[in-house]
Amino acid sequence: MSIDDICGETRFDMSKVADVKEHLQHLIPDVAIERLSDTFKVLSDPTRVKIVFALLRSELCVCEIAEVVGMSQSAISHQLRKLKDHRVVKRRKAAKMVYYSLDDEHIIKLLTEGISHVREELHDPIALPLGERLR
Amino acid sequence: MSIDDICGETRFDMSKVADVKEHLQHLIPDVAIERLSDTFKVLSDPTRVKIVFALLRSELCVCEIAEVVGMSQSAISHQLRKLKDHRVVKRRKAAKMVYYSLDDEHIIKLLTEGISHVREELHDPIALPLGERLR
DNA sequence: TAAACATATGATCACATATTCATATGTATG
DNA sequence: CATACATATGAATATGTGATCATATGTTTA
Repeated sequence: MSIDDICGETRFDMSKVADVKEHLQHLIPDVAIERLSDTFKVLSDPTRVKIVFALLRSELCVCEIAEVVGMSQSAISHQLRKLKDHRVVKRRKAAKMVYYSLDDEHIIKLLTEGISHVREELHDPIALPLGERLR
Repeated sequence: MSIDDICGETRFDMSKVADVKEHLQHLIPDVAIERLSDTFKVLSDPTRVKIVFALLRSELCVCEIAEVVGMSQSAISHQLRKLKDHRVVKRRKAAKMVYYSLDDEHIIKLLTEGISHVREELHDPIALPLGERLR
C-alpha cells in the first residue's frame, strides 16, 4: 500500500492507525489526559503564573500577593483557590492572615521547561535562574 | 514590625513586597509571562494533548490524527493550527496530504513534568515511558 | 460583643474557546 | 479541465473563564 493511499474514504492504513491508537491507550489513559491538560490549564493564565513566580521568592499572604501582582484581593483569592485545588500551592493560617507557598516541586520544573519552549519560540533568551526556592 | 502588621490598609511590609516585585521583574518580564502562560494554554486542552501524544509515536497526516483521536477532520485541523502557531508541531506536505510531527523537544519534557505533577496529585502512578521519540 | 480587618465566595458580565457545519483552497488524476 | 479528495477556514453556537462587586466568614482586639 503506497503512502498516498493512507487517507481518503475508509482507506486508512489501519495497522498504522491501530498501532498509534494502542500506543496512546498504553501510554496514558483518557482520564489521565484530562488530568494532564487540567494541570497545564492551571498555568495557562498570566495572573496565576505571576502568583507562582512571586511565591518562588517567598511565602506571601493574600494581600501581599495582590500588591505584588497588582490585582484586587478578590481576584487573587479566586485564583489562589484554583492553584490550591490543583495542589500547586498550600496555605498556612496565622491569625487573620493566610500565607501561601508552593506545594509542588514539579511545578518549578514545569515552569523551567515552559520557559525553554518560550525561549526557543522567541529566539530571544529570557534570563532565568530558577535554581532558587522558597526561602 | 511584627508579622501581624504586614497586611491591612496601606500597612504592607513595603520592603518585602518591593523585594518580591523586583525579583519578579528581574526573573521574567511581563511579556514573557504572557508567552509562558500561552505556552501552557496550548497544552490545556485534552484534544491537543492527545494529538501530541499520538505524534509522539509517529508522524501522521490530518485524517489519521482525526481517526486516532476520534474527532472530526475540521476539529483536528483547527487544533493543529494552534499547535503549529505555537511551534509545538511542524508540517510536511506530500501530495494531497499534510503530515504533522512534533517540532519541539521541550514539549516532551513539559509533558513529562506535567505527568509527574498529575501522578503526585493522584497518588496513583501513570505508566509513562517517554524516552521514545518520533520514529 | 462590636468594630476592624483578612480572606473567601456567590453572582454577574464580558470575553475566550472548542466544536460543528458549510465551504474554500489546493492537488492529483481520469 | 472536471472530478475526487485532503486540508484549511470562516461563521455560528454553546460552554468555559476571569475580573468585579457585594457580601459572607472568621479572627482579633478595643
